[in-house]
Amino acid sequence: MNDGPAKASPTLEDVAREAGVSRATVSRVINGVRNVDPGIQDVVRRAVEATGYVPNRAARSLVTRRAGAVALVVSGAGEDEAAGEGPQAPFRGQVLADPFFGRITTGVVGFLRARGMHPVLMLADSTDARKQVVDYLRQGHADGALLVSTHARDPLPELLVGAGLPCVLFARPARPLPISYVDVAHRDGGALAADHLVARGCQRVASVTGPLDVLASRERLAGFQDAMARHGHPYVPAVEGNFTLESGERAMAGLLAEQPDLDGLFVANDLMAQGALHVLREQGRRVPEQVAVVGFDDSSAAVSSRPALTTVRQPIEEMAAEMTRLLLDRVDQPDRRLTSVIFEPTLVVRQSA
Amino acid sequence: MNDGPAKASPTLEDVAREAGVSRATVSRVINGVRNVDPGIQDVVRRAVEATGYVPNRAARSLVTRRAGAVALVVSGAGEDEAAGEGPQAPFRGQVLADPFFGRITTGVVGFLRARGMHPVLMLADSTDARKQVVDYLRQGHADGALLVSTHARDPLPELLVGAGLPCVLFARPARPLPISYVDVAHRDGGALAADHLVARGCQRVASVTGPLDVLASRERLAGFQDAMARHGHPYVPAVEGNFTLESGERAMAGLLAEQPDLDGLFVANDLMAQGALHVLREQGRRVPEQVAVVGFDDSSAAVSSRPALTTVRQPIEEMAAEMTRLLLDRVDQPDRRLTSVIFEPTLVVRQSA
DNA sequence: GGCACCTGGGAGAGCGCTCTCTGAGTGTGT
DNA sequence: ACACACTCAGAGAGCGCTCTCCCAGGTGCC
Repeated sequence: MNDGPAKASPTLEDVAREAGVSRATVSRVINGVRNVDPGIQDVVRRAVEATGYVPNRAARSLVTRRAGAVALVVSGAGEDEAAGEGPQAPFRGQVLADPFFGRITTGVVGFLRARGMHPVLMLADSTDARKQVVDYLRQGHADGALLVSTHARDPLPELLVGAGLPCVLFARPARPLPISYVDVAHRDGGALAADHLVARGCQRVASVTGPLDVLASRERLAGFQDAMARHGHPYVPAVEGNFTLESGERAMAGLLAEQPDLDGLFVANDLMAQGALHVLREQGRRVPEQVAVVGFDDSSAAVSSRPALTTVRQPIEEMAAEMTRLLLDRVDQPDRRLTSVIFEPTLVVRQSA
Repeated sequence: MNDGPAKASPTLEDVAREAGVSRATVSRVINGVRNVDPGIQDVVRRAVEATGYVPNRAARSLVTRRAGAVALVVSGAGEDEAAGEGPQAPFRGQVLADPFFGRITTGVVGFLRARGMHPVLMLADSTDARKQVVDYLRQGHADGALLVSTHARDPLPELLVGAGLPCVLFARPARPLPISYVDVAHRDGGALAADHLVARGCQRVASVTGPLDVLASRERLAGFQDAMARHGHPYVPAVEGNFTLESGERAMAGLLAEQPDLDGLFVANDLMAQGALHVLREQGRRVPEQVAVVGFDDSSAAVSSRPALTTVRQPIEEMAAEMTRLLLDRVDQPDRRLTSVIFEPTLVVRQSA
């Protein structure tokens, strides 16, 4: 009745008055700490309901020194780091439009929402932006960072570690760093492709690689070559691409000129594989009958290509979820030993091989 | 020297002591309010530098009642709203991986970062999740919501309006609602496609539409048909798709069976257009020589298709930036009249038409 | 029966910031 | 010369919450 105007949202105090208990007790019920008499719990819960109370995050954060949020930082190529585009960022400024990134987001959001948390999205593509990220975290708007770097020598991980901010990487850092990360066994992925091509009976295989200054590219190739060697093919021709469609087309053309009797191909990502498919079709090669093609990523390009791509799939959503778990663990227990998790890729068989 | 251990991050108090002024003065300098003696400003700024001070967001939010953050809510298809997938969400649970969404994010982040803000990413794909979104905002973690709905009868806009939370939509709501939005002139986009096909000399054109329960699909078609009528083609055959690659293939096959002498085609999105291209190639039609194809969206599919797609481009990044501007305006001045902004699409000419 | 111990609730001190109010100092008008 | 406005810094009261103390009452043990 006369419980005030209550135009502004109700506070703990209001609920306490309504329930006839102290502020502390309401707080205890809401946060489920210590024993509170079940009867009183009920009364409090009813009062919460009646007042339409929602806890004020700022007030809570102020005293707990926890934001209850994490940052999802995409450390992409930007102004001052032009050359050497990363694996998943073929176009400048398009980082976020990359479905690869979308899958990460899906995994992160999926994990966090179960805990009532949500990621703050940040872009760190310049020295300024990186400083902004560090400051933002220091201001306490987020308790830690999930970091997705699109190029190898990203300085952000070091900055974060230096500032003592909890942080987990997607993909192993180029330089060893005291930092957790999740990654996929790229070598095993390459091996998967090799095994599949050999099992299909391919005899003269080749590979289109990603940029070889990227660790993942080297690993995929190494895994592929090692497995081919085990199958009795010690030498596998390889041409370097840069993960773009055009580079895939170029690489394929080069490979065909050099080795016209090619019958199997492993391409380090789907977009380049799609380019390879275009060139093969132009030159009248039937896929998979004459040339079998295996991609990497299982991106939307794999599904929309004709023939649809057989490809190596990374469990990105699970990796992203695990990355998030690692971060929250770290936030809760800053002193625990750093752990990283490596995931196994799988082969998705479609039409191209 | 003996300025304390300063292990924990420094507070305003620390800076004030260092500068030999009061807390209030430091606050004034940092927030740039009222006149402060330039000399003192300098001293304070130096003290900030010296202490490595960063303002605590929670404390600030507590008193200003502003989070300094906005939510970017993707209200996608989920458990309880299975049927009738939205325009940009061909696959369940993949909403975030859609490049369309990525472009929105890019625009939003681009606009916000200039103001030192960053979006909190939320997914609202179930009744529970929607409640979570509303609660989250009510808790004050974000000052308002940018809402991207992937289907027409999304109840979230009404929930937010009902709760009195500032909110701007991407795309006009299906039902009229007291809410701001940005959108593209879909009709004009359809007209752009028609004009281009006619200018190329196409005589027998057809269209593959999006799901006709989606407003945007109807508008694109209407714009296309109206323009064709103006060019003396009062009747244009149209087949309905659902924005997926497969539906584009199906629609194209149907259209060709019905009208084998087709020489021009407008497809309501690029993914379906890519499907149409596949079918045309299979049936030996040369694009653009025998059949000219115009898509919609200017997505990555448009670039990676062969031939690359001529397509209608929505200025999504700018739209997203404007949406953000509208929201921040609204947060600052809740009583101002609602405004919405409609953008003009443009035609991107590539090989397919 | 006295003491220690445990359980469950209240009081109150802050967390770090903003912002209003107050008051000292400096001009300006008559 | 005095009153008055004006400028700019300081004091201090919270914002809404958590969490540590403290205390009352009940229980178990010797």
